[in-house]
Amino acid sequence: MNQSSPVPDSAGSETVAALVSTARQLFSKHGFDGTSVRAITARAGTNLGAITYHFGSKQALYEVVISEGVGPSHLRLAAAAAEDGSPLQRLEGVVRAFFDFLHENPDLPSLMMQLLTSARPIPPVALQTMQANIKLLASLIAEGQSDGSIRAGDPRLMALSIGAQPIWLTLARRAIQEGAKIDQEDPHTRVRVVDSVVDFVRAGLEEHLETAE
Amino acid sequence: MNQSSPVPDSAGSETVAALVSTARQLFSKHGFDGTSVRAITARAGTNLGAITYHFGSKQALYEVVISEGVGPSHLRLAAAAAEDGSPLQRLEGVVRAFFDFLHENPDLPSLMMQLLTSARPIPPVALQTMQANIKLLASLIAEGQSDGSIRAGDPRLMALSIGAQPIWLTLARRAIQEGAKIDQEDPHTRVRVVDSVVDFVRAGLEEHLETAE
DNA sequence: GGTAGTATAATACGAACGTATGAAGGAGGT
DNA sequence: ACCTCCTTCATACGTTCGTATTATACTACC
Repeated sequence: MNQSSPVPDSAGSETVAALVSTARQLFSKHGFDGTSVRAITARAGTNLGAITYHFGSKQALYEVVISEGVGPSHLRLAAAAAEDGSPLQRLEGVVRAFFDFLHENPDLPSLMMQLLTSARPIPPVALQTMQANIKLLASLIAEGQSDGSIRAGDPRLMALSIGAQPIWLTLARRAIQEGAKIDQEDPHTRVRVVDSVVDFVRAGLEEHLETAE
Repeated sequence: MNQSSPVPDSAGSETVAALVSTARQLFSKHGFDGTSVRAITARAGTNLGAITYHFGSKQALYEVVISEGVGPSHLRLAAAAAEDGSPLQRLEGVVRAFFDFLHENPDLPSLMMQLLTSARPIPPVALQTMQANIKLLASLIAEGQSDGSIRAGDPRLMALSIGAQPIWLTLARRAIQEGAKIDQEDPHTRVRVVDSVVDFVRAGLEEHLETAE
């Protein structure tokens, strides 16, 4: 009768890792409701009961997938922001780091979207990470504004404009590939896409001092 | 045994309209799998069998929701692009029209996202609309490039950078509101957000002729 | 070697799902 | 009045869902 949550299970057996990894893929592709416990356990090569045993419920597994997936992004962005260089250069680095991170974790954008669009409350860890990433961009922008290299404007809104681009381009990559024949699986194309976004961001932020009006 | 599809049902009874409208809301909030036929019919005030009768299946209703929702966006954007003005001015108009359209159809971004992220093939109508919208932006950009008002760069990629912003800001509005305290439900704030994006887009595209290097 | 404690396995259960079926209503034409 | 067609209704069917239950294997320690 009681679950007594067999174990919080952050330290991982092999089964636990397989379940989380498989669940991330399937949740990403088919959503929470579209993914059955049977599909996860079968694909992970475990017994049907494994999710209940290790996590307590499907919902609890979902939350583990979310926190393990979304959290690390901030570390990457913060590392890029801490490099040497002007604010604009560091912003460029953050954008590239964001692209790289999303490219290495292709299931993430879809998971994030499902969180954002679902009617359910957004898990605190996801919200905090997002908030931290916006704050990171905004503070770099503010720094550039105070030294005169970045044009005026609300730094948080500018940060949202910037963040939108890696997210959208990664998320919609399949449709973009089919609809606009831009295939980001091809490394060469990917570089072009990232460079284009970096150029756009740089141009969108830069202060242009008119020597004479 | 045979469905024989009772009727293609584009001309609408009241029941049909209620089903489509309710389905749009629920699919948007909870996804295809997260929305039951019983939930739709109950909320629409119809009988459980109404979806099967009028559409043939839940999947067929979903496709009607998609095509009726996604299609009209292009009309709005094309109308904005056809106004008088410089390419940059018309681009600004398109961005504003896109924001307006998404604001008037708040269920759409979520539906689009589900399409883009799901593993299932993207319905042709959605793909075509997206393609047409990118092409619209890209041709305005190309026009501005040839008259020297817009800086160099791949117009399609620049179009994606632009389109990303209204989509993302609308889609993530709940998270942005909770995480960044920017509430787009407030009309005044919404104007600030749209203006900020328009500024960013303008700055990101504009060619700055340096009189002296 | 027996005994705990932990992990896996097979199966069972009740609920909810999408859809099918057949009966009942209701308006229009003859 | 009657028949016809369209729509609504109540209910049934078979499937699949998440989770519970119980039994079996494996490991460590006395």
